[in-house]
Amino acid sequence: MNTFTEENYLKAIYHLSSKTESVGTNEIAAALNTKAASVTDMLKKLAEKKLINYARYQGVTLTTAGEKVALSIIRKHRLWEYFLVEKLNFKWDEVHDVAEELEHISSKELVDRLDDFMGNPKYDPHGDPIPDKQGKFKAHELKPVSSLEVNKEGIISGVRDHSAAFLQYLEKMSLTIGKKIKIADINTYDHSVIIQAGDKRVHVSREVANNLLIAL
Amino acid sequence: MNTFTEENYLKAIYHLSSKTESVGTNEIAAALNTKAASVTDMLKKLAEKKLINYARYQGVTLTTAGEKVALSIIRKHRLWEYFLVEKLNFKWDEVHDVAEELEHISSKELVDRLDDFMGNPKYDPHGDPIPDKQGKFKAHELKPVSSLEVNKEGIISGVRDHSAAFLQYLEKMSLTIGKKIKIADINTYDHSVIIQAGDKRVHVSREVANNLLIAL
DNA sequence: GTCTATTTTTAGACTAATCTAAATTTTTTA
DNA sequence: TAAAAAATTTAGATTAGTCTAAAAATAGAC
Repeated sequence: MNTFTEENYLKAIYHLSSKTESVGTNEIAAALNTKAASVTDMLKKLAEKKLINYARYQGVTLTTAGEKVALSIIRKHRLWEYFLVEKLNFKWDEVHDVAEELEHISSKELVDRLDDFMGNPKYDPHGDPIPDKQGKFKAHELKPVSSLEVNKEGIISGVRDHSAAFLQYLEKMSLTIGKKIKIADINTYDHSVIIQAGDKRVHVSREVANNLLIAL
Repeated sequence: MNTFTEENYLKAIYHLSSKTESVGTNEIAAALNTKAASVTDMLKKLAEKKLINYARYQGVTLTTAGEKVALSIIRKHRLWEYFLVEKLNFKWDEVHDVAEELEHISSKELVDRLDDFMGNPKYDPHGDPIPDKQGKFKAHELKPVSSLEVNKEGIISGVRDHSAAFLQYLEKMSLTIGKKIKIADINTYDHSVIIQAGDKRVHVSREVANNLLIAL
């Protein structure tokens, strides 16, 4: 098995990999709130274990084995988040830190039973897809509100910013996962957007529009 | 907060304390599968943190603060065991190791919500009492089957041996928590006991009778 | 295409938890 | 109550993960 710390590195590399091809040492250090020197040490260890492809100064990618581990951590994280919100009535902005701990519980039996207990959910409370036992998942095609034209309709299905502050703001504005919305107007000067959500109209900044994801 | 390891030491000391007054270094080492020298080091650290009363060569007792920590770990352990059995359909002999990991999840909010979600159970799947938020609990008065006379009746309410092997044996014999039983006969030669459980008669050894606890 | 800035790695040190082996204290026993 | 046995502690090392500071490699600018 892998240590808690190794798992966090693999998860971080996985998340950073979706953006660029090969991931740099500094990038990982920033993501994990640690120093580049510490990252280099850990990369050597992970490479030794064949969990990453690593060559000095060249950045890293996950091996198939490493990706498998990362996906199993992400699966656990998202299933626990779902549990916390759906069964224990946590708010969607309160679950991240607890799930960061729970994701390292090793029992495979536990996570699979938890999955069944909740009816095998496909998406977590923030709209992120939950990998299945095999690590497979389908991310739905999402677009930021900021990329839509006036009169487009769609369903709020994800967020780009997972911070508690952003989630609380959305909650307050009733812009939550599953809500059907329509782009009522776009301010051409500051790119702010007026969203029609049910019978309410909400005016959000360009930044918010950028971080709110819609399924068309 | 305390480390994972510190918590395990406090829990072990708590469990060992119920037997004798002051707990010895070797006793703790045996319970935690470690060496006496390691225990001494940790005892110094815990004493520094005022979680135990410790004087060289004199053994240890928990301080009020230490006992509070130990009880919170035990509360979490037993609540998670209850969850695993009642909600995720684990068998009572399968939950210990998973609960050993889950008990170290730190969120107080999580454990209190879990407690409410399950309806604030008072006993775990092995009959052990679950401390409440304040660490209070009521252990019911239990006697081993081996201490009862012929014709005594009672309800199976706990076990002294928590090993998977013993629990599986009881399961097979249908001697599970909550079952009403009667002492049908006692073999005076080997002190084995014949137990009437519903319409079945089960013949158990002295050792089993010693580890099976009854509420009268 | 060299030089500077940035990124990354190495070197050496630190902390937490552990170990073995040796020394010390307590307990037992005779 | 003194010697032997048992329990406990100290000393010194080890491993995982981290750090700072310095060295090395790569990338970018001109």
